[in-house]
Amino acid sequence: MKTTFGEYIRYLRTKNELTLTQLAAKLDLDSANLSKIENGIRDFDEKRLPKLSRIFGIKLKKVREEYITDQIGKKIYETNCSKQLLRIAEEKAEYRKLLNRKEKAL
Amino acid sequence: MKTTFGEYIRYLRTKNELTLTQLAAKLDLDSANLSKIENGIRDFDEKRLPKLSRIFGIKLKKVREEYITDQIGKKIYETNCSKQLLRIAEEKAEYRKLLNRKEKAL
DNA sequence: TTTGACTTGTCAATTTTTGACAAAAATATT
DNA sequence: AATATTTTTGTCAAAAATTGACAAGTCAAA
Repeated sequence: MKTTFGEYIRYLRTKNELTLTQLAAKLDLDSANLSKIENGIRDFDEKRLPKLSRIFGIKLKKVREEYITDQIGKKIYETNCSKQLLRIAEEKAEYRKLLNRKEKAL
Repeated sequence: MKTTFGEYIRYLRTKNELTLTQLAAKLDLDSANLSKIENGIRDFDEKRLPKLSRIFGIKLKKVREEYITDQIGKKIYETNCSKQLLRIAEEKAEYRKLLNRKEKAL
């Protein structure tokens, strides 16, 4: 899905006919803050992904994928990173992996 | 260049035959912290990009590109985001742009 | 072994993010 | 329309993360 993570949560919540207050309670969160999260004003705390996963019966892996694609998408958006530069960023990520392997090889 | 931003700074610094202390002074920074930045232990503060640009006579745009590709590359690396997921992240960035346009249209 | 360059550890200060509450606004119910 | 419920917004202190600064360390060259 190409929506924000906030919209994703809202989708799950309404599909399951929960109010903000109800879901917020399950997530151990204030409903006001959940509202902000759904509206993209605040970030969802990564620590709560497992809870979200359990509440809606969605594999953690899937939820985490929604999350990290949102995070990176947000960063791309915020930095106004072109597709061209994104390729370079990708290469730099590869480079970091390489570095990491070298470090471990010590 | 597909290096980390820290390595980029180190490259510029050594090419210009500056010591950590010298460059740190120009950047209004402690040499110990600059060392950490070059070694990837700490982040370079975005606020200092203009200074960096001036010191080495490199266009701010170019320096900023080095910076954001590093930032995003780092995020891709840290989240272990596959190329496949990165495509989705890209789409989500596009989606955010769309949202933004809609908001402005109000 | 002294000097200069760099690295590492620590901690307080600053900045950013978060949680919580109150109150307003919007929506639904009667 | 009046009331109840849900959602949104604003604010602020608490918590967390980042940064700046200093001290002490290593390392290499002279």
